[in-house]
Amino acid sequence: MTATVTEDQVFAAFCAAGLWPGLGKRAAAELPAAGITTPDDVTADRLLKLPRVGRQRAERLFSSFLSAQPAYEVVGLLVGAGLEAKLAAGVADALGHDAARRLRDDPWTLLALPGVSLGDADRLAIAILPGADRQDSRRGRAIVAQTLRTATRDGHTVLPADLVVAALRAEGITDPAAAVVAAVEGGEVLEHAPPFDPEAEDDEPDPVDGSGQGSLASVRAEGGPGSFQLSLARYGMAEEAVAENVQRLMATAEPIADPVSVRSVSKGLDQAQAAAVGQILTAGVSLLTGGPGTGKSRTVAAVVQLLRKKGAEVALAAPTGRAAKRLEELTDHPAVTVHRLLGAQGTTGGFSRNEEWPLDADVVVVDEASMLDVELTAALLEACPDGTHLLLVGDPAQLPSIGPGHVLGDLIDSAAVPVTELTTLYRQAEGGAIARLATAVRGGDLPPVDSPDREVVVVPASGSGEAARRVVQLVTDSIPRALGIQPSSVQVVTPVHRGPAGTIELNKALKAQLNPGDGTVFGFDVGDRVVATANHLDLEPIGFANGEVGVVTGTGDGSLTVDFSSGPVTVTGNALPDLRHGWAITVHRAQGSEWPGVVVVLPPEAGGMLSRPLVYTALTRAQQHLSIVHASGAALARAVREVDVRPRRTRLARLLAEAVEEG
DNA sequence: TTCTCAGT
Repeated sequence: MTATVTEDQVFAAFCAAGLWPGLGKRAAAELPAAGITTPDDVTADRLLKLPRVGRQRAERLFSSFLSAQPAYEVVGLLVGAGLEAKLAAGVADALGHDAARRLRDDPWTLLALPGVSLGDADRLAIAILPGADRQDSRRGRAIVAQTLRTATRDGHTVLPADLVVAALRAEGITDPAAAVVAAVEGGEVLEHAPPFDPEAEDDEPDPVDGSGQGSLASVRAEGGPGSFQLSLARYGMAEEAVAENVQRLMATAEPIADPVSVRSVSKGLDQAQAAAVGQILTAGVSLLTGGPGTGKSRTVAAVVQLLRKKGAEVALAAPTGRAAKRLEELTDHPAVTVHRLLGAQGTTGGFSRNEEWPLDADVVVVDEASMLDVELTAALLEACPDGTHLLLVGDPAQLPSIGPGHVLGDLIDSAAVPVTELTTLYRQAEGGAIARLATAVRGGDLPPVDSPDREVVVVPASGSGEAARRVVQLVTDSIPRALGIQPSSVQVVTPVHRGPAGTIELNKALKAQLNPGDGTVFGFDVGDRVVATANHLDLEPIGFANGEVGVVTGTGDGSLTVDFSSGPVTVTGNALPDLRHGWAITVHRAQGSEWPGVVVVLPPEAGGMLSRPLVYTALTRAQQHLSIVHASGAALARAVREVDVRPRRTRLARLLAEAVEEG
């Protein structure tokens, strides 16, 4: 390892890493020629010597250099430790102005950044703190937080303390209990007492007296079933906020409409749907669940209609732009993303609507609520003033939220709020093979497919290469020929992007057959199917939402015309990079959309991520025909059979149930 | 291994 690093090296690394705002790569390379190789050389006069730099730009570059000082200091530390200067941008973002000081105080805070390994943090520590020790309590504390952060990626909001202890031991920490206590005292991590178990021999729970001694003892004892749980403070607090605020809304709600007016809008609804309407208008928080085609949206439309008639203020929202757009179309009432509703502030993560400036709706309806993570739900609930009625609509059998938490499932499990489950299928023929298979999978069964009319076809494949060839064959030949469903009405859905049966390769193969061309305009040709990968709801005349699938119908000067199902959109400028080829899309992105024909690919490399919700979500995208290209072997049946192959560890259901008992 | 959302 290099013991000393010169100022020139730090400066060069800083410039090359793109940390100087406004300084391009080209200009960065020209700095030495202008006599600028250290920070002291940076003056407006010298910057003026750069090609294509005038007085005004020179002054601006000078002041932006000064404002980048925090990042510069961090680069010095990183480069000195042999780490990549590029990390500095993230460090400055995460740790703020005094990032360098904070790293000097505790080099292991580096571990909080994405893509940083414990080895990287250790290297920084050795460079900064001569004689740094693996047993340093700051190191242990960072590993505790890191362990919890990693679990977060699988959706967990808490971990049993003994799992964290095991992770600490695996990193060579000799006193894991001390590390846990240090993490808790640092405020980044919370400890939660084990659930009270009336059958336990010892009715006295461990004393938690703020000294940390109770938990320390339990950690030393290494858990067992009654072990303490640990959470990152942000998620632990978010779950508590959800539980408290659900209880608050339940306690403060007053009925909005009388039974007579409920009946007046319930004409086209079945009994369960009408009951749901009544419940929404009575309870502070209520849930409406059910699979695709059971009439959730119809019910919401009826509620909106009734509330509008009564002059009540209704706010409609959904976790994704596309779901919001669809909700708006179905109800004929404005709908926005939950983030928009709450006035999200950007990367800082704050919301302008909160307790101080709450929403002013009488009723808030959130569709696709299975996609709500704990933090967003907490923010939503906190922004609902006393007396607001909140309705969450969703299907707990579909994919869970990307962010941590299991909000919809926990709300259902807790029995803390009324739930109406719609079960009668209206969209598909009830006896149809797709509906039968979907219902079976929802219940954890994978029966052999019996579909002589070929509504469902299973195509076995021995590997992902063969699977990919089968997909192309199905879309371009078999499905149109045997079933009369044109390729334009067929959507390919796969769990992954990468690999021979991922979206990238499948799209290449499908384009070659369906719309060959060089992609001369921004990588696309007229006739290409595209999918949006971000929201651009402000484009003319209507904009598009992430996940929408459309077809390129024309190209202009710096623009593409794309026909989405909601209408043609002229796509220009910064919206162009947010389009990709869309013949094949991921299951995640397909959530919330349906097509006449769907080809689901299950390649072997997706075996680890297969789960009942993923399979269920994939196959319920099909309206008339479903082909399943099956190359994942026994993993499929296992994924469907087990309640959840990868259950999320959360605390919300218990918190809600406790809140109800106490209230 | 999936990748929602937001502003400048």
